[in-house]
Amino acid sequence: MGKTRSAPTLNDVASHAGVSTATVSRCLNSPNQVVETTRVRVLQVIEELGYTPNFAARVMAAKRSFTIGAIIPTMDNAIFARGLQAFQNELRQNGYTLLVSSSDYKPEIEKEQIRALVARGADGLLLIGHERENEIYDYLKRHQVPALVAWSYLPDARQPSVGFSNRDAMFALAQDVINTGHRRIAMISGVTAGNDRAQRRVQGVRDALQANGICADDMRVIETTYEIDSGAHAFRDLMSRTPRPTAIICGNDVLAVGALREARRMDVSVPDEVSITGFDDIELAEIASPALTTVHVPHREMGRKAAQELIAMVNGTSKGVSTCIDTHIVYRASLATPPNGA
Amino acid sequence: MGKTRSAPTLNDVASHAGVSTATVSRCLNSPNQVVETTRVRVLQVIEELGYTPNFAARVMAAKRSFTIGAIIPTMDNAIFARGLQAFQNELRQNGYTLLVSSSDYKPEIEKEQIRALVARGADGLLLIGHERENEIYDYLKRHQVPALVAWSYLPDARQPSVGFSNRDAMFALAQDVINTGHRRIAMISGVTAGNDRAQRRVQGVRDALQANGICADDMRVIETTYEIDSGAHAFRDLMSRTPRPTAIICGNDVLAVGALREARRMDVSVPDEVSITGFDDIELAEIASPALTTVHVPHREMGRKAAQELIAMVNGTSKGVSTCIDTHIVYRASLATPPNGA
DNA sequence: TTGTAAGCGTTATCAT
DNA sequence: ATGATAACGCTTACAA
Repeated sequence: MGKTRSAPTLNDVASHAGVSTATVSRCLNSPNQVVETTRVRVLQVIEELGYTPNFAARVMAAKRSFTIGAIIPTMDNAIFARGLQAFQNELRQNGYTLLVSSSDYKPEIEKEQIRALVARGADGLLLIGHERENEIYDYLKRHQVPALVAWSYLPDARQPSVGFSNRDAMFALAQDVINTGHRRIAMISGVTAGNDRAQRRVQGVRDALQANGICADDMRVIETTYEIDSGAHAFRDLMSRTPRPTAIICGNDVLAVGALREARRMDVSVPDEVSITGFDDIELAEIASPALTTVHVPHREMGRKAAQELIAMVNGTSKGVSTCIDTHIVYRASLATPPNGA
Repeated sequence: MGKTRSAPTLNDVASHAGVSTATVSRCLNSPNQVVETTRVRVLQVIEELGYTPNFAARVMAAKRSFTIGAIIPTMDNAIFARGLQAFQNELRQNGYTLLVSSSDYKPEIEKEQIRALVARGADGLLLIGHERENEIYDYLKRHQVPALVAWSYLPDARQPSVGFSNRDAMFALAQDVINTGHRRIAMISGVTAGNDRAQRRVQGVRDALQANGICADDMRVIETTYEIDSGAHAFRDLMSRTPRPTAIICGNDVLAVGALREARRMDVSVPDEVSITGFDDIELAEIASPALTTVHVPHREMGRKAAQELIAMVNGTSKGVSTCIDTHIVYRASLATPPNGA
């Protein structure tokens, strides 16, 4: 008995309201083109039937989805969370929906996700960092999907970006570390392969050493994944050498917190025996003890501006303008003068 | 000159390969139904043209998208990150793509996101917690989109769930706090309105007090948003009363870490003057100092099992079976016996 | 094994 | 202001 009622379509609404499908469509998309009386009636039927448009059909017909996709390396820590939240808020206010997926820092997965999002009709994409196969950019171009890069600012890259100069930010931090008196500086970096942000952060440190007459080639750099455990492991490794570094600059706060944890376990005092710095200034940085000296990245501002620019690109209002966001250093307890005699 | 080359379609592939669109489609979806020689040729053309199927069209025709949607309350902290990552990994291995969106703990936004995901053809949905308008469940039923609830286990709820008993987990923790000697216990809870997990955690504490002959009505409970700052603020509030509580049970690790931070600022020693506990056991819990005694939730296991169950539901293999995941308590430095004379 | 053709639920172009 | 109707790109009976 009672036949299974399945999702109503535009057609159902049209017949119930005694109008054509075109009229119903107009009620939804350009309400002012339809006279009040019929509009009210149609809207009522829509309500009664609990109708919601089928996006697949809509996308196919309109070639527009009001959906933006973002592919981030990981959701596993807070690095991208805050910026993305701001990005989403701004999109929402402009009638766009954000769909996120994460690549686990793996280029092949990222490629797959990009295709998935484009195939699902994303009007535009937010990508993290510049470095990826040209094939991907060709694909996006062919499909005419604008893409904006964030978390990195490179003025003359192929894609427009809203971000900051990873190299300059790290240079400034390293300069401060040097000014504090450190000479034996080591670094725990994220994996640099395929990650221009990580590469440039290392470069920033190198350049600062060079600029201060310290031989950058001597600097020990350990590359590892952006995880607390990895940071911890790298710290132990670094501290088992002689002479020990007096300061360890970490590629981000997660690594730095891992280093801090290991220091506690090894009973190495921070910052008395060794200074540690981070990058990003996520909540972890303030919570850690000692709290981390780190580079503050205005994530929310970056997210908001990225959304605005990407929307403009999708609208055709902008061809893609790059914006550089300022970062600054936050001084906390983890950085201090090196131990005497170091 | 040179005409603008836009994305190739099935049709383009078909004509270049000298076959019908049906054959091309079969090459992609059921390769064994087409003879090797033609398959190779078709695949080659696909490669040459850089063809990728249009999902909107595919979804419309096949009524299947191999996409799963998840709506989580927030990406702003790591609470949902780990479980979601495991969820996504499992989905990927089974050929599904995960699309995530976040509701910022707002029911209206969540409703909107659910509709967005369903409209985009999601085959199934992962939802956090049970409590939401019935209208939403009706909507999902009407659209025949299976939904699984996670982060909460309620055997006789309308929706199947893969999660844990928030009430029992918190009961056990509260019992431990009491066993440690505490009697003046206060609580910092997340907002309970519309959040069954928060509600049940409070209930767990109440029940434990009752079970030990302590009047639960006297317990001070502050409800606030799940943010570090909120936890800090609530802590200050709680500690400004006389007599002060000797233990503060927090609704999750984020709140507890906020409390810890404020304790440091107020120069209140934890756990000497007051004990603090968390819930979730995210990385923050171990990093905090003192490290948090908290309820460990096996997020990865939950994510993995949720993915398996949801896939089964989408396949029609399962009508939705609920699973209860075991939690356990992790003892760290933030919980100790109450101060003498308390 | 392969081709033909009828949808799938919209939007958009023309008419009216 | 409204109605027909042709796309949109793909899947899938059904035929051959």
